[in-house]
Amino acid sequence: MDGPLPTKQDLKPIQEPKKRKVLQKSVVTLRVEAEGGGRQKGEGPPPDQWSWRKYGQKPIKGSPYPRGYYRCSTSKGCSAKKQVERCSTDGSIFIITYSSTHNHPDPELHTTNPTTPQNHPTQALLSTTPTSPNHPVQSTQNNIKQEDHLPSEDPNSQPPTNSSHETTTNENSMMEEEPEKTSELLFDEKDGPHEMMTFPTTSTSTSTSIATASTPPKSEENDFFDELGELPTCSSFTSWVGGNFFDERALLLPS
DNA sequence: CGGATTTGACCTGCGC
DNA sequence: GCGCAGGTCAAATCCG
Repeated sequence: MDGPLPTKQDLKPIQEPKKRKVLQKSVVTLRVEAEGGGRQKGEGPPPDQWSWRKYGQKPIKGSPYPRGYYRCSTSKGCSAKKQVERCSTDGSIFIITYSSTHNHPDPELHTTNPTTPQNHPTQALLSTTPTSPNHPVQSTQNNIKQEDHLPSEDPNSQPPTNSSHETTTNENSMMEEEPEKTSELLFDEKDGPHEMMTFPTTSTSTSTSIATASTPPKSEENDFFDELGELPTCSSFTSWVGGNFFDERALLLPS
């Protein structure tokens, strides 16, 4: 009619002040050795128990791979989102960032029973991955049994090969105010899911104890996670990830 | 036919 | 204050 027609964004109802500054983020790193193992359509991170609908994709500066934006389609009102991007240096490594939380129960947590994930590496992964955004505690603990074996808590059972900083993922010490949760999940279709989750003591103190209980924050780790927490491009992250981290991690796995 | 995916454009936030 | 990059929405297209 008159004046400039309002753009779609203009018409967009004011739902919330899009704060680019994080709210609740869980960073999960998946390593998929089997390229296009046939499970996905050529590429893309392994699916999880949630249904995700892609709503956008953007090329990321410094990364040859674009970043995909997904929304939880499991429930209509669910505002859970996740960003999937591949490591700039290692295309087999997926960096999934979960944001917001699911406002509905886990679709598989109820139906999925003691289905030993060991037979289904992908499935196993699913059960562990999505737990971070909402309640990393329950699901995590349930599936994270491996985490228990993780070196982070058992310096005795873990070979001193790998530096302590990668295992002891503690960013809470420096990010107390940051509601950010960083979970690293190493996914290997051959061996199964390896994961390391870190939760800053915010609201999920319960779950946090899992990883942080016996791992006192160290300045070195802080520094290390300082970079991790930022995850500017994963390049630096990948540097050691693709170099030793994953490699050693796989070796450490109890599988 | 319905749902999901893809692509382009626009807006917001942050850094310089 | 300007520019860059990231993030989201909407329309179109494709697949099941």
